[in-house]
Amino acid sequence: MSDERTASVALIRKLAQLAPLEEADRAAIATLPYAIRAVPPGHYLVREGGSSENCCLLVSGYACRHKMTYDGNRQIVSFHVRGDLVDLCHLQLATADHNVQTVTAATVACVPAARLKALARARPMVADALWRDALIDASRFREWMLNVGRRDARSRVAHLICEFAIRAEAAGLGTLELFDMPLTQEQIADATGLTSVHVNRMLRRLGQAGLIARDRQRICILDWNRMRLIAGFDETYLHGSVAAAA
Amino acid sequence: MSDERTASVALIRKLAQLAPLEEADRAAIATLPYAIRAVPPGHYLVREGGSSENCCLLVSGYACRHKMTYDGNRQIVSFHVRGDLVDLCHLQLATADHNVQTVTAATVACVPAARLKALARARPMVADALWRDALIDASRFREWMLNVGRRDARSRVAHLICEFAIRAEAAGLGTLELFDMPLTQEQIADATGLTSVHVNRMLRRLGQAGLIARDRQRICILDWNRMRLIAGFDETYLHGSVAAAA
DNA sequence: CGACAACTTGACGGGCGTCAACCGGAGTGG
DNA sequence: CCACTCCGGTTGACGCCCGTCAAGTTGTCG
Repeated sequence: MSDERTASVALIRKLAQLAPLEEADRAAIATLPYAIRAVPPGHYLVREGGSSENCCLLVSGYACRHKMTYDGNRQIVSFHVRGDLVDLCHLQLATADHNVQTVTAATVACVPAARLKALARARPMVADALWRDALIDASRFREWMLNVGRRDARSRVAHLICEFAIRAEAAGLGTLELFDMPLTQEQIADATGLTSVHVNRMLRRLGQAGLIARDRQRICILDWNRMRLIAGFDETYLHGSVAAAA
Repeated sequence: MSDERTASVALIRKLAQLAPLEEADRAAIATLPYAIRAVPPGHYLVREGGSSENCCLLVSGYACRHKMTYDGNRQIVSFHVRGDLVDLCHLQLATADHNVQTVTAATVACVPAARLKALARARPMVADALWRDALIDASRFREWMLNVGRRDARSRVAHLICEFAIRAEAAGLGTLELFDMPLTQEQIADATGLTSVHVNRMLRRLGQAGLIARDRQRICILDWNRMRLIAGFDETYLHGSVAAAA
């Protein structure tokens, strides 16, 4: 039951970042039923072509969304951290067009999609928050497309690291300078449209240039200014302070 | 005023494809105020960093969304045809993170975002339709990311052509076999993460292989089966018949 | 008929993929 | 406690796909 508490709190925290919630909104969210599940790394939360009656809130751990070509090439289209709602598309679309898979061990809170949808209908601010979350996701996709389509390998890797820094900090998982990035180099490759070998070369170059330091999967950004420049990074696309604007 | 009529009809038609509308929904949509504008090719409808109090419905013509890197490289992230709602993000996000620009001469119907948002709040089915539209956009972004990140040049170009065929047909602009694709090769390049020179090579190869025929910017797909195969094309991601499923 | 944009084609080079070998740490079984 | 395995990281050699550059052609609009 303390589990129940923390998951409710996490969802309220998430949505409150996206839209100004009234007390009644918070109360309504707190009444949402859900089931907590612990899942191992590599576990599929959503499968392409499948459907789901649940929406998952990532309570701890890391996950990714990806798609595959017929010949088995994989493109990761986003990463998710603690607090992210991982399959909001199920609220409106019947079949999934992508996979969601845990990257590390994780715990998720599964909310019945119908209940969440009913809540959105009853509480306009909740609807706004959910809608915004989907739009911010889309904004990230667009930025990633720019990254994969129009930047060279070094910039792509640097850009991914910058995004991880911002999101880790926002999720209370670290600071802008020091945070975990629990990805294999192959996963970084799949997210940037490169190969793991080349990702390795780029990480080494970023390290040698004094931009970052690495210890296992802990990243330290040593020079944010130069990282920003090299990555072409501008966090506007993350729409970090949306609630304030509205 | 016949303009007014057609634009209302277009919007109702669009939203009815996305969610089952009641008669009251249609009536409410018909009362939305808007302004019709004719714009030349290359005209910016939305600018990155800017904001807008309007949502545009593309009544005729073609448009694209794109982002640019600091050093001036452009990535087109989507194309839009007649009937598309072009900047729904403005309903929920204050500043635009991308540009929207016409590709051909076009006419747009501008609806005040506040009115559309109020309508969404009053009519749940309209809200569903708009939300779905945004989610389908996001799905297209994901597929494009797979295209740009993980397919070779020939497949990328073939994939874009396949998508254009499906969308042209859905918009009543042609058939699956014969349709307009009024893009310069540079625009195709910007959409696929290639250069115009290489796009040209790929178009030639597709033509020589008997897959497509071109006359100016009119495309004829001669062999859908092989095109599907080469492109790795599967239109599920377009969520073509969403209203039926819900 | 001149100007300009877009398309076309070839030559060349480089960034990144591919292949392959080796290393190092974590888990496992004896 | 050690051998074994396996996964991921690291590094080098080599080659290809696609970018770059440049010249020429076509089509369109004035």
